[in-house]
Amino acid sequence: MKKQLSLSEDIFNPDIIMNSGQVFRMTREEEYYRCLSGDNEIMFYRLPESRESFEFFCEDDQWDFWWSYFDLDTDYGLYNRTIENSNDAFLRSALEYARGMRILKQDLWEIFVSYLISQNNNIPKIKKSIHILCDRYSNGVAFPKPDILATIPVSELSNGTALGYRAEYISELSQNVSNGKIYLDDFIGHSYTETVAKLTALKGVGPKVANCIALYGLHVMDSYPIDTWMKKIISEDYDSYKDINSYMEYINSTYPGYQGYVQQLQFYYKRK
DNA sequence: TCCCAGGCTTGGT
DNA sequence: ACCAAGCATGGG
Repeated sequence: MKKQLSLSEDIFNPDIIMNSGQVFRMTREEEYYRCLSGDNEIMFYRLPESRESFEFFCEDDQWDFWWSYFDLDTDYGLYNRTIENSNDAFLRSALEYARGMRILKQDLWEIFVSYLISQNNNIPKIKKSIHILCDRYSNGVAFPKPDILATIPVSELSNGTALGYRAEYISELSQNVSNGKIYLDDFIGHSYTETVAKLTALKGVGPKVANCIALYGLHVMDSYPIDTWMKKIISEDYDSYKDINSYMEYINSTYPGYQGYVQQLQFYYKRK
């Protein structure tokens, strides 16, 4: 099917989103963007005569997924107005640099595995590992299912995938999901605190990865992943806060319900 | 060679 | 509750 949408640059900039580190299977070739997530695939491009009109192409029964994926029910313009009027100079600069950012709601299983891979790793290598997994254990388009990954010996899973010690975590989670000990749906619909608590109970999932799964897979928007870059930001650009707790009090009280969006803007801006 | 990368687990205080 | 070491891998 084909869908045309009008999305202003204030609220949708695919080049920004694609390179923001939240998504590992979004690519661009010439004017065409392509997203893969779970079993789903979509292509889109910006109409040449307009900066705001996009045409999307996907299977009929996948449109609902993609609508949700791009979080099109949420008005990011409202967040942007608040940030523009704030007295946070770093964040205002980040918004100017990252205008059109969104928080994607991606396939939950793919997000679990992708962010298990992400720990103590870098983005090009994460993409590479994911690409190999999709090629080797699926058709290269769909993300490999837990049932499949559960059958792969860890030695094979870690061989040639650059997964390293993370293969153990992926294997264990795949087995638990496959044999029904863990239901992914059980992670849906909880508060931020409960969600992170449930996630960090899993082997290989610490606070950072839990916040990423919560934000990008479950769309818990008050998540705020803190990695090495965010620590750098807090120490260098928010040095008036005496510690990380007082900084988080500021974030949580000033940007309630969209902390994850604020974090994404900061992260992208710092890495420029 | 050492350091870093969207960190976590484990075992010591 | 806090801290350091160890953990695979690849790039700079």
